[in-house]
Amino acid sequence: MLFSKSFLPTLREEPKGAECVSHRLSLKGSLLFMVSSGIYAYLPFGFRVLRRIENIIRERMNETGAQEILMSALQPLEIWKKTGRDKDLEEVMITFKDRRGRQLCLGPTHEEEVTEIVKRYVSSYKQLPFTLYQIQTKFRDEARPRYGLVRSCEFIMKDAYSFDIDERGLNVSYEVMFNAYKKIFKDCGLKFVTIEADPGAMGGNISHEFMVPADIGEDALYFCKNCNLYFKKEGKCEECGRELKEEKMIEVGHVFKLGTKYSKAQEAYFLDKDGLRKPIVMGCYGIGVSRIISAIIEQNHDKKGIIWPTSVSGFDATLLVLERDDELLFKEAFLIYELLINRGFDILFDDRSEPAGVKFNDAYLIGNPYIIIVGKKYKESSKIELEVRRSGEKLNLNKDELIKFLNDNLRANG
RNA sequence: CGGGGGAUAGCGCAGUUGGUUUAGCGCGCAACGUUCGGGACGUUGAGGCCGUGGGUUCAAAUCCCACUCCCCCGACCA
Repeated sequence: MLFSKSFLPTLREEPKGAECVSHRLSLKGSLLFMVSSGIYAYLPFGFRVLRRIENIIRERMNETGAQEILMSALQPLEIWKKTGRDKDLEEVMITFKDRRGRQLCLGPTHEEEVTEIVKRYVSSYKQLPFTLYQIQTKFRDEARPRYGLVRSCEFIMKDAYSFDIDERGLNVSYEVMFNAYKKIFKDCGLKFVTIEADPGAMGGNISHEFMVPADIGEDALYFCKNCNLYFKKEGKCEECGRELKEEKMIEVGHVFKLGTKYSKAQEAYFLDKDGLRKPIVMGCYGIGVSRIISAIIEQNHDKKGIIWPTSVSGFDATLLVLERDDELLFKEAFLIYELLINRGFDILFDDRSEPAGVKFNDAYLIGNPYIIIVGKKYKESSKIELEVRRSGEKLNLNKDELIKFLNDNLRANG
């Protein structure tokens, strides 16, 4: 993509009211536009990153055999009354009446709706087990939105729901999801820890959280250096009795063994082998997709800007052409751009007529993993410079070497 | 939902004891010239209902009242 033709309006000055690194960089790097407090629009660059994260999730979900669906964001309040969660979630649920007086809400989550769907079609153990998932916008009237995408009123979530005949089946489904989650967060380039947690208003008796260590985290875990273990509560290490150190965490995923809370309340029953009527045993599995963007930036940045992991970056590389009146050099750079595009690389070509400093600073800010420089050195020796954003390492390569380098480094750890 | 701060050009800000204000500055934007591998420089120019509504006054960005929105600290957070 050509920078000059892109809607990539990076800011030169620090955005006002951005309280943490990820929020500041996502506004400055033009990933996001703040529509209102806690409400954001994704601009092209941010949307590219979002799509890549979504696709990582899709791929890993599909691998498990889970099937993608898309439920409605608008939900009748009626189904929430069946489980009593219209009261439990009253504070955060955005509700209103339509012209006929029908009570609706903007879905803050989808356990009730998915249960309504499944109970209509499932009547036999032969139809179980299966898992459904979706990637969708959720709405919550947050008391205090903050930190950009970390806590917003409208956000994108991946939610999956498993349906089994018994606890044993649920344990298997849960395990499968748990492992897929570990792969997903690893693929996204996140350092994370998992911990058993309180299911809270979700119900059920077992849940695990996936936590990303970050200074701005709204949750905290307590770490024992000696045993290399995390605990949910302050106090002494349960293994060795030593003092624990608090570490702030962002919750990016939460999986729950729901059991039969929803299936009983909403009457989602099936007949088992012996003809007995039993409630479907459910699990649910959430990932804060948009929140992952913030978490990645919190863990991957320096003074100059974002440093995207290769798996989620908006582009594979930013290509800079310097020496801006040299038309011949520009043509050479364009040929290199086309060469890379034809080899399947996603390149942002900074073809703007801007001073070198502007181009370098923008390239560092938006943080694509490689910066490819065509300038004076190319004229002198036909060598293309490649700078690794993360390490600052610089290489001088000819075209073939450049392609080999990108192949080796971008294709290997996808 | 409590406590505190704020809203002036696209962005970041100054100005506020009422009157030299025709409301400025920096960045960005447009034009020209000089620069040209590290957010360059000069000249010229465009761009404002001073958050909204009501008051007070000869006179309001400036004082008073109400409202809206934003930010911070706390409570809350499947």
